[in-house]
Amino acid sequence: MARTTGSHSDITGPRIRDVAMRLFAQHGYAAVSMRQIASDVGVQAGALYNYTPDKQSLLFGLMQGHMEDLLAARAARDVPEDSLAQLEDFTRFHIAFHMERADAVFVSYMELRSLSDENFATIETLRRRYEDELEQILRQGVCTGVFSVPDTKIATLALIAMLTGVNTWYRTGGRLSVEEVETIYWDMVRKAVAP
Amino acid sequence: MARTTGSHSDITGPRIRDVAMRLFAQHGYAAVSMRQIASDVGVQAGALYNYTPDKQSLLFGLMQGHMEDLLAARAARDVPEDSLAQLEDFTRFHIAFHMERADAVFVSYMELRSLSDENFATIETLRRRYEDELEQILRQGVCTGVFSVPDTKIATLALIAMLTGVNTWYRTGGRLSVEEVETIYWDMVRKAVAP
DNA sequence: GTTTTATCTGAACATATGTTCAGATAGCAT
DNA sequence: ATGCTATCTGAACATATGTTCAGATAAAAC
Repeated sequence: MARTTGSHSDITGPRIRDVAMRLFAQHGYAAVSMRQIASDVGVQAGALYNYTPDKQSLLFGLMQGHMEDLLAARAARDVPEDSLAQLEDFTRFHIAFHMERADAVFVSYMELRSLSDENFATIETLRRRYEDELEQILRQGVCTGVFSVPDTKIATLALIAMLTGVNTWYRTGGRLSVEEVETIYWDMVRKAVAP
Repeated sequence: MARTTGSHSDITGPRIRDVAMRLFAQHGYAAVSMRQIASDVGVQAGALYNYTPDKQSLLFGLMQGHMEDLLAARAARDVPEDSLAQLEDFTRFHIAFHMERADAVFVSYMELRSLSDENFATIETLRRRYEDELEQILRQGVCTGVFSVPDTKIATLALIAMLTGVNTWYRTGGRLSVEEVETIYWDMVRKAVAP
């Protein structure tokens, strides 16, 4: 039965996810034990199994949640008319969304190999769906002559790799604001696909 | 004493490195046991310790070797005169070098967090040295007006992220040759830094 | 106040881990 | 042939792992 009133346990689930995401990002899935997660949450290892059937499901749930958040946030935006504005919107969205979720991005990127075959397939489908949004933008722009790229599929992957690369160096509180980073990357993206 | 003649043990060292690199790339450092490595090499776990003092040194040796190979291969090229040719040379070199070393690139990128603090610092220094080569090219090009980027440091990291991203999708035997991939990326790089 | 229910503890289980080391093995020089 | 040396085996050690579960705890429902 679902809890209807506030109690300390109502926050244990989210807390486990937060702690696990941070630890997985920091040390990697295989290097983090259930006891470490439990210890950081402030609980014994056995208690974790009230919230996840096993360690693998914990990782999968984190990655699936992240990808669904990404797709939902993307879908919530209304798309501009012309291709150029669409690409700018995608660029700024991608950077802003990923910058404030460094841990989730890192985990979703690095721990694909730690997923079971079935879970991997599920995550890959979600990732593909996101990539397709960018490729659609590029394809349409190429059609109308606004963009020119040698290969839309490769350009898609190249741009996403470049944009996600922000996470390797950006640290909150650095010399650049999110908007400044967005603008810097948009400048390069715009030119990279220019005719 | 160093071996002077051929014997089966002369190839055990390299074999361990090959196997370890492949397994680390496939499953991650923490997820691979010394017994798995030994088993793939065709030897008992204890025998590995004739070639490495411990697991951490094995990983570090692989990463250090890769970074030194990279810097050596880079240094062996003679640099063209003008900035544009230098950037093209760097782009093609980076792609070609990284494409034929997928496992080493993957490990050197993903397992930084598995290194001890001291080993991490060493690898980071080597990586920085490589990045600086690209940044020098960009800086000089910006000076002479051949390139225009918002920030040479960020542009460096953005381009390297984009180029290294090739490894996430390229598979030998695919529809594109190395030269074709080089050209596709060079087209985007050239435009991304164009004035 | 009593029952019910969700949650947590603490110990246990079977297995896996990195590493060590005495002794076996086999190629080398003499 | 004999001694030497590098290498490998196989067992052992101490510890860590994911997971389970009977029983404690405490809040909610009646």
